[in-house]
Amino acid sequence: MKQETTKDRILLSALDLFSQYGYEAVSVEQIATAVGIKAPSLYKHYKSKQDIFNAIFAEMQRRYDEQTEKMDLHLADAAADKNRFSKITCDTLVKEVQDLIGYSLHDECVSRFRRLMTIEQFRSPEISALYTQRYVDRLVQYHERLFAGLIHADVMKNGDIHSMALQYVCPILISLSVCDRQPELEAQAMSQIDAHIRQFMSAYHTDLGRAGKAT
Amino acid sequence: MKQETTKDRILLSALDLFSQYGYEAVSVEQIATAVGIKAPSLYKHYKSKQDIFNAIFAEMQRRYDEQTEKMDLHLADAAADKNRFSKITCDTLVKEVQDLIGYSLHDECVSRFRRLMTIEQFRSPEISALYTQRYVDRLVQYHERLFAGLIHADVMKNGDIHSMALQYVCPILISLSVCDRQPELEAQAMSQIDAHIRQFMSAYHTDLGRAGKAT
DNA sequence: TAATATGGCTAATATAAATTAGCTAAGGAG
DNA sequence: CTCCTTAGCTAATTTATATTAGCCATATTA
Repeated sequence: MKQETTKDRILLSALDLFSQYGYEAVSVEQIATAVGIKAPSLYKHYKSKQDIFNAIFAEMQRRYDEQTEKMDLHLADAAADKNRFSKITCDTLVKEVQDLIGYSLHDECVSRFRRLMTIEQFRSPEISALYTQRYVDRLVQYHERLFAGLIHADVMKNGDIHSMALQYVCPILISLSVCDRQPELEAQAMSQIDAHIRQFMSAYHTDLGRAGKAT
Repeated sequence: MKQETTKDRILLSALDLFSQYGYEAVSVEQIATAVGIKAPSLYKHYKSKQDIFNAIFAEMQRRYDEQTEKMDLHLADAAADKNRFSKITCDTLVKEVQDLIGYSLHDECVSRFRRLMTIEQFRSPEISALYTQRYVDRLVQYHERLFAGLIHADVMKNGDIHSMALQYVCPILISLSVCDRQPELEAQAMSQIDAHIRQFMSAYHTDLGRAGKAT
C-alpha cells in the first residue's frame, strides 16, 4: 500500500527509456522529464546515471531470484507426487507456457529489463554470461528436469533430453524475442507456440493418438 | 585485388566498434583512432556519423541480398532433381548447418553486423521488422521448403511443417546468439547442435534405424 | 610543367550532457 | 515554535563530442 516514491519512479522511468534506446542514448534530462522533475534533482536520489543503472540491475536481480525459487518449488512439488507427471497433457503444457509468456511479455519491468539486457548484452563478459544463464539455460534446465520426469513416468518417449528441451524451449524463446521487437505479432506468435507444443508432443508423446491435431 | 581504401577501413572499424558498444556509445574520435587517422579526416569520406552507419547498413543489405539469392538457387536446385531429397541424411544436414554457423560466426562483417542489429533492434519498427525477417523468418521459411520436399520424398514423417521448421531452426538460432555473446562456448554449442539435429531426425525421419545415436 | 582534386592535418566552434553548488520551501521531531 | 532533514529548484561548471574552416602535401591529369 505504500505510495510510489520518487526514487522508485526514477527507476521505472529510467528502465522504460533505457529499454527503448539503450543506456548511452538516454540522458539524465530525459529521465528527469519523464519523472516530472529537473535533472539535478535526480542526484538527491542517485549519485550518478550509472548508479541508476546499477539500482535497476540490483532490483531486477532480486526479483529474479524470488521467481527462480518459485519455479524450483513448483518442480520439486511435481516430482514429489509421482503420478502428477502422468496427468500432464498437451493442454497443461500449453497453459503453463502461455502463463510464462504472458508474464514475460506483459509485466512491464520484466519485459523492459529483458530488452535492456538484450541491448547491453555485449558490454561485458559478466552481462553476457548473465544473459545466457537467465534467458536460455534456466528454462532449458527446467524443461530437462520436467522431461526427465515425463520420460520416467512413460508419458514421453526416451531420447536425448537436452536436445528435446532445446527443441521445446527455443521456439518459445524466439517467439518471445520476436514479440519484444514486434508486439503486434503477439497473437500470431501465441498460436504458433500452441501449434509447436502440439507438434512437439505428437512427436514425443508415447500416447500418439490424442496428442494433437498435427496434420 | 584492389587494395583496401580508407573509406572501406572506416566502415570496417566503425562496424567493429558499433557492434561492441552500440552506435551512441562510440565516438567519431574512436573510429578515427581505430582507422589510424584524426576525427576531422573522416568527414572527407562521410558527411556525418549517421552517414557512416547508413553506409554500413547499405553495404550489408547488398551482401545479404546476394546471399539470399544463392540460398534460393540452392533450394531450387534440389527441388529440380527429385531424388536428391532422398539422399539427404543427418550428416548432410549437420554439415550444412556447420557451414552456415561457421560463416555466420566467423565472417567478421556478418557476425558484427548481426550484433549491431541485436543492439539497435528496438530503435525503429523498420529495424525490428528487418531483424525478424532476416534472422528468423528467412531461415524458418527455407527449412519449411526443405522439409516439405523431404516429406514429399518420404524421407521425413508428415507433420505441421511450420512447427517442425521452428523446432529445427530455433535451437540453432539460439546457439548462434549464445556464441555471439560468449565465443568461448562455440565448441560446446556446435556439439549441441550436432546432437540436436540427430535427435530431431530420430524423431522425424521415416527410417528410424540409422538416423542417429540418440539414447 | 601547371592545375587540380584528394585526403590528411590542426585549430576552432557549438552544443549537449553530466554533475556540482547553493538556495528554498515543506514537513516532521524535539 | 524552532530546527533540521528532505527534495525540489536555478545557475554554473566541466567535459565530451560532432562538426566546420581552412591549411598543406601528394598525386593525378591536362
